[in-house]
Amino acid sequence: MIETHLAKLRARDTISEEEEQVIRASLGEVRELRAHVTCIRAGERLSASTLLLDGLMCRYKDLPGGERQITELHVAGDFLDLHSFSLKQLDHNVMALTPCRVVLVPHAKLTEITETQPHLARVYWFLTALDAAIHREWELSLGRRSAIQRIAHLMCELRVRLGLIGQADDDGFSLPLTQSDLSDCTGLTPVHVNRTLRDLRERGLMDFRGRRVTIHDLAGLTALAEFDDSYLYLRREER
Amino acid sequence: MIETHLAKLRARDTISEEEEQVIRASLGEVRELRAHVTCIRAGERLSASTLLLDGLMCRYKDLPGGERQITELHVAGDFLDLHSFSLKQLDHNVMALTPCRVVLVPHAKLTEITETQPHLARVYWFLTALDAAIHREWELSLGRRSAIQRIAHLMCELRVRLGLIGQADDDGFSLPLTQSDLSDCTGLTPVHVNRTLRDLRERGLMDFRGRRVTIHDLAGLTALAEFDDSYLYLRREER
DNA sequence: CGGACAGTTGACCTATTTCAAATGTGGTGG
DNA sequence: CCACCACATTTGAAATAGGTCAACTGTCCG
Repeated sequence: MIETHLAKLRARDTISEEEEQVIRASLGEVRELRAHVTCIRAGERLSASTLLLDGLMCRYKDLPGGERQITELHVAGDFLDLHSFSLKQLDHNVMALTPCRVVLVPHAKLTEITETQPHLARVYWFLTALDAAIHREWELSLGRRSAIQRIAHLMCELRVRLGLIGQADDDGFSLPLTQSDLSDCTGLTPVHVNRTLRDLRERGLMDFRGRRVTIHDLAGLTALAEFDDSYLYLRREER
Repeated sequence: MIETHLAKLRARDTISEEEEQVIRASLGEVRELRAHVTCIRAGERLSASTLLLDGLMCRYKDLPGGERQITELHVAGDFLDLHSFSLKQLDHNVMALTPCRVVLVPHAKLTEITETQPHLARVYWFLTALDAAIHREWELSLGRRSAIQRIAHLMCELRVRLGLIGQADDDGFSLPLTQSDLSDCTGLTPVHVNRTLRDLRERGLMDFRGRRVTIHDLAGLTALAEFDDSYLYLRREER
């Protein structure tokens, strides 16, 4: 059930058998979510964090005028709101983009981990720091990259993150997002996303059609995006 | 020396006398930095985190073409890179914007805190989650707010954060930034920042001159920015 | 077969950028 | 104390990336 989660942790640090058992013991209720359901709302008091088992989800913030910004995408094995353990309530919403399966991890269990499993606590602290690193890279994209670079960069990021859990290879990956979702990730309009995707296709770099990203020229895409995966902290360290 | 830091923690949780002593005992070398010095570079291996005692600093990322995005501003009492404890190296640079004084906190001391002071560890974990919340709000600004809203929003944020440490009131605050720094925060060009500041002045909302922000109409500025401070988590909680 | 979306395209618009030049301003050395 | 230099700020004119509006075309369910 949590193999993708463990794979993600073990890509970054050593997780002992005992720690794996502690993680498994911390899992609570499993829930199924339908696509487009907002399952956590900003300001709600929370007593459990949510781990994504399957599907694609996102964090987003809306402005009073209705403009939406997705602040991060989540793939299987990601915690959607590990930070709700620290924050107790969120400053953003969390939504399923596709049908999803999640499992709850009660904050009480996480408190216990901080009391008795300091190394595992540091690994989970690391996960929240990794989230922040992704946010920073998105700030850079939103603030300083052109439309085509933003989209190319996002695709490069997703290829790596999905690759970690065996859901992407050099040819591409399944991405059940609409162009409008993509516009909310990149701070663009849906119309401009459409034109930019055509541009990427015409340049022979990649194709996003039928909920699938097909990469035709990974090197070219990476170069256009100026993508450097170091912000994803893929090296193993003692945390 | 670390009064601003303690004030910031105590605005969000209860810190016992003992914990305060643990924090004080974790402090290492104090350093003075001149303005415009980059003191931490992306990719460097780090063995201590840095706490800002005095001055204004920032985290920033550069693109190969030279475009810069500042991803967060830091005021006295902020950790500049508490996350380097988890990450071991950073994905961004850290620079002094004014002359600054900082103190190092060795990662070994932080490890010790996670082993022996679980509550304090949770408080520090919270600080990194708060950083991420600020990053998310900046993503929203960069992706979806207009130039004038971005600047107004940033000023509202700074007023609250500086207010927490007694360096701002309703009339304004000292802000020793250039318009060019401001453009790197907001993803705009310096020229447009200049015009937008004039616009804010002409609307009677605020004035940024001579390294000082003077707020003429806080309610109007807040409304224009659609500023809501909940992402700064100012309420006290048991973490 | 129809209805609700998702994607596509064209024409036009505008917020912001770009480029260039002029005008402060604060610090330094003579 | 002044001259000068390096920056920071300000302004104008022209250019453009991306937005807006509106219509048309899939496409997938029910």
